[in-house]
Order: sequence, then C-alpha cells, then structure tokens
Amino acid sequence: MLFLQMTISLTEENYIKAIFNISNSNNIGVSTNSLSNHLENKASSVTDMLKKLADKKLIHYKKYKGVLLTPKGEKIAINIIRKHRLWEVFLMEKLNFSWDQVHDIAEQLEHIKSDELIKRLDNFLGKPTLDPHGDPIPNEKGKFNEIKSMPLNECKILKEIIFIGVKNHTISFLKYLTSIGLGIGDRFKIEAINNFDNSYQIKVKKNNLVFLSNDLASNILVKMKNE
Amino acid sequence: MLFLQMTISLTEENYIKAIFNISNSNNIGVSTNSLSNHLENKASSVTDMLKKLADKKLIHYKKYKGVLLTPKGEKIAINIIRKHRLWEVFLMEKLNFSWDQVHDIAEQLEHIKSDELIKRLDNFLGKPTLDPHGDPIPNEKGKFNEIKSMPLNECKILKEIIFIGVKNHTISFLKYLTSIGLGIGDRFKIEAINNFDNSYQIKVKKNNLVFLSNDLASNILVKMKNE
DNA sequence: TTAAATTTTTAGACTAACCTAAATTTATTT
DNA sequence: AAATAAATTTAGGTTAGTCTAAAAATTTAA
Repeated sequence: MLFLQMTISLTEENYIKAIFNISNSNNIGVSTNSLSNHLENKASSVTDMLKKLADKKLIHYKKYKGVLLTPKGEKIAINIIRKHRLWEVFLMEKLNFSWDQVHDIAEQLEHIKSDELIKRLDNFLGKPTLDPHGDPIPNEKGKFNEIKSMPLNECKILKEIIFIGVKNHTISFLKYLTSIGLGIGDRFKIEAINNFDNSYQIKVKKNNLVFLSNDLASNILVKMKNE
Repeated sequence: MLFLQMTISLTEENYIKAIFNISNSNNIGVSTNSLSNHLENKASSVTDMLKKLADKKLIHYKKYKGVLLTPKGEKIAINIIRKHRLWEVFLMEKLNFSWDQVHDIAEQLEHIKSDELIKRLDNFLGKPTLDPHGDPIPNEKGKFNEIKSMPLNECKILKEIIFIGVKNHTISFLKYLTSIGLGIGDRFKIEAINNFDNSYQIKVKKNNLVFLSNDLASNILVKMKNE
C-alpha cells in the first residue's frame, strides 16, 4: 500500500481553520462572504481557493451553496486547533505571557509541521485539556473533552458561579477582564441582575462589586459551582 | 522620525541565512552557484533574488561578482541563527529530543516573528551560550561568544581533549557519534595517531578504543583540557 | 592570448494566491 | 412573479518565487 503525503500550504490551513470555526459557531454551511470577512480578503479569492480545497477532497463544495469540511478536512482543522491551543498553554505557563498576548504568536506556531513535536510538547505541558481562554484542547485522536458551560447572561438566579471561558477572544476584551480582576477559574457571586437592562453586578472574591452589561455577560462562559 | 518596518519573507530569510553561513565558512564573497547548491534551486532563481535583496540594501551585489551581506543583512542573519539555536536548546533540554532530530524543526521555528517570544524563551532556557551541537548562540545584540576550538585532526600530540562541537551537522554523522558514545562536553584521550593515513584512536572515558578516520576527525571540534 | 569551459545573467513561462470588474445566480421586495 | 438587491462566480491581471533555454561574462587551459 502506498500513502501519498498530500502537502497543505499555510494558506490552505488557514482556510480550513476558518471554515471549521465559522461552521462550528453557526452549525451550518459556510458562505463565501463569511470566509472572505474572516480571512480579510476578497470573495473572488475565496472562490478560487474553495475549488482547490474541493479538488483535494477537504471540503464539500457546490457552487453558490457554501461549504462544509469533509472528515479529512475536519481532521486537519482539529489538529491545527490542537496545536494552537497547546502552544498557547506553553506561552502562558512556561513563558509567562499574559492571556491577551498569546494568540498572535500561537497563530504562527500552529503551522509548524512535526507530529513528534506536538506529542512531546503535550507531554511537557502535562497533557492539558483546556487552553488559557478556557477552550478545550482536542486530544491526539481529535476528541474534544466538552464541558457544559453557559453564557453568564443565561444565569437568571443569584448564585455562586465559576468563570470557565470566554466567547469573545479580542485583546481588548481580555484586557478588560484582567483589569476588573477576572481570570479563568475564578469563582464569583452574582449579587444582582438589573431587570431594566439585564445588566449584572458580581462580586469576585473580596473585591468590590463589578458592573457587567448584558452584552459583556454574554461573552463570559460559566458553570454552576456544584456541577 | 518614521521607521518603516520592512517585511522580509521566509524565502528571503533563507537566502540571507545561506549567504551568512557560506561566507562565514569561506570568509569570501558568496557565488551564485554556491547559493544555488545550498538552497537546492537553480542559479537563475538565485540571481533574481539577489537583485531583490540588493534593492532592499540587505546585500552588496555586483553582477558576476558574488555577494556579501550589508550590516543590516548580517543583523538579520544573526538574529535568525540566534532563534534557530535557542529553539534547538529548547527542543533538547525541555522536550528531550536527540541532537540529530532538532535541526529540521528548528529550521521552521526560526522563522516565527516575535522579539518578545525570543526574549522570554532565552530567559526560560537560562540564557544559554552554546547550542546542542556546540555552536555559539549570539546574544540579543548579535554578539557571538567565540570559543577557541580546533578540528581534532589538527591535534598532533597524544593528550586529553574536550569535545566541544561539530563541523558536519548531518543526521548520519551525529548518529554515528552517538553510537560510539561521543557527546558534546565529553573528555577523551588521543591514544594514537596513525601516520600512514593520519587516522586517530581515542578513548572516551572507560569505553573501548574508537577508531576515527582523518576525515571524521576533521569534523570534530575540540579544545585542550587546560585552556 | 586566443579558444574552450564554466559561471552567471537574461528572457520568457509557470504556479499559488491574491486582486478588480463584469457576469451570473440566488434572495428579497414589492 | 417581476424587479431589485445581495451574494457568488468568472474572466483577466498582478506579484513572488520558481523554472528552462539561450546569451553574455568570466575563468581556465592550450
């Protein structure tokens, strides 16, 4: 039996990752325009690349109908995400970067090609299952260890909560959370929910009350203390 | 004052590194053909790129006359080498790779762009000055901490020697050295120099005598025990 | 010091990944 | 259901980096 190693360019990897991320958050076929927005290029460039990825059997593509990853394409996407998140853990835990600094560097490191490297890095880091933003790290076989979380703005009762992840990964958002003393793993108490605008007041440890708009609360993923 | 950040492509970085390495081992202007051999492409491709690098003021280039790096080009070359060697240390010391496995991965990692990353990696590794092959790691300012070494085949007297580096970095050579029990930092004794072919017999610690051809000895860098 | 060999450069093409502008298909209004 | 709007694709170009083949410069040898 002969295995031909298909090479996948850095650009192709970025398209595959984008398709995975968009379809995962919408659970639907990915449109050309959404990819073009995500990748900050023109729709016509996207169309060109979609043809190429379809030829390589990495996506299902029908003209005008949007795309989905094939199992082969999904495997590649998950592997890139695994690498990205492992490198993020490395950057924070070993090199003491802050959580708003790691994304851009991990964006480069995720493209390094060496299975052995990732295996050893994983071991070195103690086989983590969550990255610094609370996102799950798929294992070597591509399986995600899903944790049941909900956006804070779906909690309608005043109780103890654990902050386990973020939906919005922008640097400014992460910096803001840091500035109000909120980090992954922190426990806090919902002190009040203001019914006029559905904003929240929470108390992190012994800190003062913090005010969170409903929009902000929707980007904070939490779980109940006793789950 | 305005600083324009000139971007240097991965390909350009590889040319600059090749020019640095070739001119450093020959101390002379680098020919088009030597670059073409080194980079495994055609001489005509090299000519094209040399024009581009000259436009960017990274090399001195006169048609038919070979090239040399400008100070600006040399700074870039040294930075790439610094990154390469730091990553090699990381791979061996932290991820337990063997010295014949690290080169190809470091070849990818050396192109990651982030000064902050390298600063922190350097710190994490304890600011090493030598890489796993005994090659010096330039500091943040680009200064090499030169150590006076000589090829083993220039030692003409039977004495105690310290193995501090290799000239030949091929995987097969490194594996061979490992197989005869020879690693960087090892002390050994020259037991005999055979005058018919200038081959060497050495004794590493309590191991058996090892036979080294003159050619092999020329790729082993050593220093005297009391220097 | 001329001829032959070698090295290097030029000219013209190719591919990957992008672009603009125009054409086509699909979706939304009226 | 026709008209308009929006999304997508096609057609034709550009740039970076590569190639082959031919031309020019340099080096080596006779």
